[in-house]
Amino acid sequence: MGNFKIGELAAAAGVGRDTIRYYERMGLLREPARTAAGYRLYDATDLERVNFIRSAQELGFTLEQARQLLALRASDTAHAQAVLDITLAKIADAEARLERLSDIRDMLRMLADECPGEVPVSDCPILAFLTARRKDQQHNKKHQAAQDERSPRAKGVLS
Amino acid sequence: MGNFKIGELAAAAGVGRDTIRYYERMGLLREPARTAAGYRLYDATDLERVNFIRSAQELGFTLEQARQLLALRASDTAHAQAVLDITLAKIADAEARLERLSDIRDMLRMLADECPGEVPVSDCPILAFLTARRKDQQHNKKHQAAQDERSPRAKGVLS
DNA sequence: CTTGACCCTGGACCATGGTCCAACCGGCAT
DNA sequence: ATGCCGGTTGGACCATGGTCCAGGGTCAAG
Repeated sequence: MGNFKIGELAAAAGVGRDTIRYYERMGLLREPARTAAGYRLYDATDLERVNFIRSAQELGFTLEQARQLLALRASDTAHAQAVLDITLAKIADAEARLERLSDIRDMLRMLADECPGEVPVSDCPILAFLTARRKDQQHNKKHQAAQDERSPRAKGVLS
Repeated sequence: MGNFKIGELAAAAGVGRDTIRYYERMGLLREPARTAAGYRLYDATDLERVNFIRSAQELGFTLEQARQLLALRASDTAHAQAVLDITLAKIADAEARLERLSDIRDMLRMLADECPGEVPVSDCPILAFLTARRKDQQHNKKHQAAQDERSPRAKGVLS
């Protein structure tokens, strides 16, 4: 079983050395064996783990969720349902974001369509909109307040 | 012209006092007048500015972009085109995100649909996918490398 | 023997948009 | 005069996912 040093693992996985050490600190990678000189020694299973993490990230999972998925994978009692639950939550999250984002895009598009460009900024409907729009907000605020929507800000799916 | 203190401005705008001071540090609000005791004194135009900023944020603009929009609004030579340009860039950005995000959602949905839940994790197709998928990535990497897509990470539209 | 490439550690720093803190001062009611 | 609310400052801290640095040690080649 070919062991490799951190730089080799990093290169093989297409990440930086620091990223490997970071994953180790975050508990995503086990503490590796060491040479007499203290160099970390990895094997194919470590590479596979890093690849797994990167794949999970590309599907919008956070490192924390990747950690959970790895834990589930390592379990011999867990059901696939647990993985499915995480995935379904991620999908719901993605859908909520998609809706908010496409609402924003629609609004921006409407405003852009109305803006003739060749006028002084004082006639810009986009700025006019931004300047005037405070009733809806109060409205929205009430809604939010009513739901007591706390702000520990959006995590997950796509930066 | 009723002057108000920071807490009153904050309450009127629906933000925290610290947020007001933060906006001032970031150059979004002018340095306000002060009382003899050093208290900040605001007026209706400051409230309007904070409202403008919040509106811009709701449309996905960053604080930096809000700053630019405010500067344009204050200019008497600028064309509405400048505002339109920022808006169009934001739309393009939103559309790119929408596409990436809906691709992810589709992928997750496909995987979720294939996952029967009531099997041991070792038979979970989601984990299998994450475990196996390393050819495509190399492929994607090449694409990215070719475009020299640098990573000063995604800013703008929606957290 | 020296050079260069690699590795180690601990800690600082990046962006974003704030939030919270201590330690202090001002102003009003009781 | 005492409490209490509100204001002031500078700075630390939150999450996220790393990146970079200084100040060393290691190891193979020339």
